[in-house]
Amino acid sequence: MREILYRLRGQPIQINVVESPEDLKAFEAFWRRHPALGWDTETTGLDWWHAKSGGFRLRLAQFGTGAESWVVPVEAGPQYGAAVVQALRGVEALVAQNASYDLHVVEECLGIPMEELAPKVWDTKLLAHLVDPRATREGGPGLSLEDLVRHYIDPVAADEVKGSARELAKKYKTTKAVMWKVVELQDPDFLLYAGMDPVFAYRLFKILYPLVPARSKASGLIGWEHRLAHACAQMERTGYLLDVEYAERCCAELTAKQEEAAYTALSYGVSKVGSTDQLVEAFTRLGHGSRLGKKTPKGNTSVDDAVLQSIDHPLAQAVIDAKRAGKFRKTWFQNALAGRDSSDRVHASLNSLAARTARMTITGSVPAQTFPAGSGYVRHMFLAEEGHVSCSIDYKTMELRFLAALCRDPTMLQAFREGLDLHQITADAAGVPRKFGKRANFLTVFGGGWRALMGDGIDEATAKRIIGAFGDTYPGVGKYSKGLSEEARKSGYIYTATGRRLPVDRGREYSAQNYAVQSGSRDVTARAILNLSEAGFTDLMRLPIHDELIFSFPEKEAKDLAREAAKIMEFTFRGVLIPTDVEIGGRSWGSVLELEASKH
DNA sequence: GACTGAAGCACC
DNA sequence: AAACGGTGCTTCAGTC
Repeated sequence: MREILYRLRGQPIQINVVESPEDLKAFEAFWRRHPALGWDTETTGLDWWHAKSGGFRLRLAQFGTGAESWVVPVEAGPQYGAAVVQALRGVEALVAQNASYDLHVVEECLGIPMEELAPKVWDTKLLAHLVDPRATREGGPGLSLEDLVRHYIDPVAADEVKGSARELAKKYKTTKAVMWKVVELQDPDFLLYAGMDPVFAYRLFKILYPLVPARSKASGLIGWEHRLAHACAQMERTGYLLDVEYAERCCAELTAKQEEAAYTALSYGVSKVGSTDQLVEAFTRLGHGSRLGKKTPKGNTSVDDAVLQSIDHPLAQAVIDAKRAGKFRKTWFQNALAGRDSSDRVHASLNSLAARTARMTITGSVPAQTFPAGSGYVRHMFLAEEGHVSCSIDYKTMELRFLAALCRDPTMLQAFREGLDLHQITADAAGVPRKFGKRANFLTVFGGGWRALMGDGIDEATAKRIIGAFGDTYPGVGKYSKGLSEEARKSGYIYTATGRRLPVDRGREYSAQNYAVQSGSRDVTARAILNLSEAGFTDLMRLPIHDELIFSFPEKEAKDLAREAAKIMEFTFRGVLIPTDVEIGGRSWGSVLELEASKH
């Protein structure tokens, strides 16, 4: 057994590295001494779905308290993996940073079902979000282990940990991504890096748990978010079946389109269609400089889609085409193809508790929240199971209904209760077309004013009139927003309906209303996922997209299952019904959209 | 090569 | 008085 010593803020941390089967006795004695342990794994990458095909391996498993940790070289032989399994099963509670990932790893590599460990796992990332959800760029602590260590434990240790990965990559003369695969199991720098992680997780738990707001604890948010994270991990595990042939065909089409457009652009002297500098130079040279008046937020000349659309020149169209084809190919089709497992399934990375408002995010090879919604072009590559059909169930105007429930404005409440057309009510009050009323309604959810309403047929006077009419028609909204902003100004926080504490920036108190609505709506979707999970829908759910859930249902039972799921999702919040809308398509997710489009 | 900021574009 | 909220990914250009 090897011992490595690290000093954390002057305190000695002992890292014990298991080197032979004899050392496992001491390891077992260690974990049996502690009811709760920090826990982490080191792997060859992040693609746990490649474990079965051998493309992904578990290398180390680490367990620790605040002062001592044990590193077990799982890769060195089956007896080590067995010892880790025994420890994972035997320990009463496990603390990990982003535990869902490690649960995937041990399920795939050691055969312990996620369901078995999830109930006793505590995730420091979830706790950190409940304490302060802000990213570092927003002036918050951040949510990564490195950021949390920097903010809550020790900035020196955070830098050393981050630096060690970089140093290791340098030492092995490779990139960071490759280093995890090739670093030697006995490498002392690697062992130090690995050994400290469970210590950090353990310490973070002790620090963060008391910092979770009392109201959040009283609402049961801690357990709730853990159960949700687990349900989302189950969706990750299921993955989404890919129509590889279709995706490859689209890739080829788009490549041809992109190359043709890029060639046209090159003939006008533009070698990089994404280079604003080159485009400004080219359009000035071609006599279209007068169209380049728009500025970016930083004051540079803007050459975005709107500007390009306004320029009547083949170069403008070529740039639009090349950029569009490139984005579709690279971001949607190629990413999905590159991320698929040996069964042609892609596994999204579902971050159940992510944004400042607690909204979920979907990252990785399936950034589904940003798939083009206008047509089924991209979504066609995702298939329901053999013999299944795709189904989408979404909430109808959830955010506006949630706002109505929160602010108690009588006109709004009545409109939703009686099924009246809220957008028309707003439009009539201002004497404008319905679409302007609709824009004003949604803008209000965002906390926008007349300035933001301008454009696309609305001039300044009309914008002011609509906002004025909105205020007169729904006085409860302004009153509610004002009260919430006041709370935010005084305390720096608001509390949502589920007892979640959200920080509100100084000088941006107007955003408090949006936070309350957006966050509350997220919790409605989250609640649906949990209830569906309990009702047996776990394997049928594919993805959550904010106010929508995507399913794969057996074709014969699709109607009944959809009806049942829609009923489970439906929610009445403070007397306001948030109803659901069911769309059943064919085999592909995209077909749901086509069906919807053909109805209108 | 890693990293970052800015811009642009895909969404709810 | 007015105040547009929340994301992820790619490319470009520059720095370290």
